[in-house]
Amino acid sequence: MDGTDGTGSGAGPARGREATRARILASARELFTEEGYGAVSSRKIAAHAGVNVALINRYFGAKRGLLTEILREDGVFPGLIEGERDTLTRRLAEHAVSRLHGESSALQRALDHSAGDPDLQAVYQGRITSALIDPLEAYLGGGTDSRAHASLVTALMLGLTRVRQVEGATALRAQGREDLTRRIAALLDLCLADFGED
Amino acid sequence: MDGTDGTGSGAGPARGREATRARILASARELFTEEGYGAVSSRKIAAHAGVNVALINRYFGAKRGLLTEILREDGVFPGLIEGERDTLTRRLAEHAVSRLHGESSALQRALDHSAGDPDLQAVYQGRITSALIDPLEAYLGGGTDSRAHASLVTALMLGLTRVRQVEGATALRAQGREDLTRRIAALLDLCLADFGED
DNA sequence: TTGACAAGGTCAACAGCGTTTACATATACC
DNA sequence: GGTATATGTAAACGCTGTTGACCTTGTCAA
Repeated sequence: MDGTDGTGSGAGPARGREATRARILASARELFTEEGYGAVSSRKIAAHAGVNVALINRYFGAKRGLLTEILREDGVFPGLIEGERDTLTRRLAEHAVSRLHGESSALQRALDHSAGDPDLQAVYQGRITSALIDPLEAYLGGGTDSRAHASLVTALMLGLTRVRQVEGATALRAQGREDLTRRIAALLDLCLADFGED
Repeated sequence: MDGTDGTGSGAGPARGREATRARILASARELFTEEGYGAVSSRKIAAHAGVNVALINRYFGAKRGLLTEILREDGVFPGLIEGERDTLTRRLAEHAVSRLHGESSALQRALDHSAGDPDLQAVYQGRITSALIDPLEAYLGGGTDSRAHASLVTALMLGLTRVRQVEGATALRAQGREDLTRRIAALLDLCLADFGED
C-alpha cells in the first residue's frame, strides 16, 4: 500500500498516480510563474518534474489542461463579488489598483501575461465568464440589464490589466493611490447605472 | 525593363523585388483576415503567394514582420483623435459601439483576435502605444495628467474589444445603440475628468 | 565579348514544438 | 500463479519558424 489514490475500489492502480500528477502540476505552476505559459515547453515541465513527457498528456489531456487545472485551484477575483452591495465598486477598484501596482501574486501576473495565447483562448474565455461576468450578473440581481452592467465592469477591469501590460501604466500609478481608486470606483458606478439615464 | 523597382540607381536588381514583396504581403493579409495570425503558417502564406518560404524571412525578417507591415499600412483608429475636442468622446464611443457590433473590417476583427499571441506581444505593444495612447496624450495637451487620462481611455476601449471576444457582448449589443453610445461616451468623459474631483 | 559581381530565388536542413502510438514494467485481484 | 490493469517509457509523427548553402538571372566594367 502506497496510500496515494482514491480510486481504491476497482482493480488497483500502481505506483503513484496522484503523486505524479501533483509533481507535474507543481512544476508547471512554478515554471509558468517564472516564464509564462508560452515560454515553457511540455518537455521542460516534464524534465523539471522528473517525469516522462507523455504523462502530461496522459494526466491532463494536453498542455493547456495544466493551466486549466491551475486556474481551477486559484480564484481570479476571490471574495470580491460578495458582501455589501454599497461597497462593491470600491472593492473592485481597490483590487484593480493593486493589480496596477503589481501586487497580485507572481502566478497571477504571469497568467495575465499569457492571457492572449491562442492555445488558451477557450480557457480564458470560460474563466472570465465563470469567475467574473457570471458571478457579477448574479450578484447584481439577474435583471435584464445585469448582464450588460457586468460586461461593462468586466471591460474596464480587463482593460486596466491590459494597459498595464502594454505601457506599464506608470502615469496611472503616479496618480495618488486614493485618487485613482476613487476614479475607478466612480467609473464602475457609472458602468452599473441604469441605461438611458446619461 | 520590367519596371518594378525603385532602386534603379546602383547595380540593377533582378526579377521582381517589389512585386514579390507585394504578393507575399497580399497573401498574408488575405489569410490573416480569414484565419487569424496564429492559424496561418509561413509555408501556407508562401504557397498561397506562389513563392518560396525563405523569401518571407528575406523580405520581412520573420513572420511577425508581415503583421508589422500590415499594421503600418492600416490605421487602427483612423481619424478619431483629431478635430473638435468637444465631440472626441462621442466619436470614440461610436467607434467602440461599431466594433462591438462587428462593423470593423474583417482584417481588424482578425487582428483583434490575434492580439494576445506571444509572438506579437511587442508588435501590439508598440501599436497601441503609438496609434492610441501617444496620440491621445498629445491631443489632450500633454499636461502632466494627459498620459493618465489617455491610459484610462485606452483601458476602456481595449476592454470593450476584449469583452466582445470573450463573451460576445450580446447583452451590451442588446441595449439600444444610442443608449450604449451615450453610456460609453459618459464613461470616457469620466476617464478624462481631472483627478481628485470624484 | 567576356568576366565579375550582386540581387533574386530555390532547396534542404535545423532545432524545437505538442502530441500519439507501441511497448515495457509493476501492481492488485482471482 | 496467472492475468488483467494501471503506470511509466521510448520513439516517432507532423508540424512550426528560421537559416545557410546553392543556383540563376541580370547588369555593369574591362
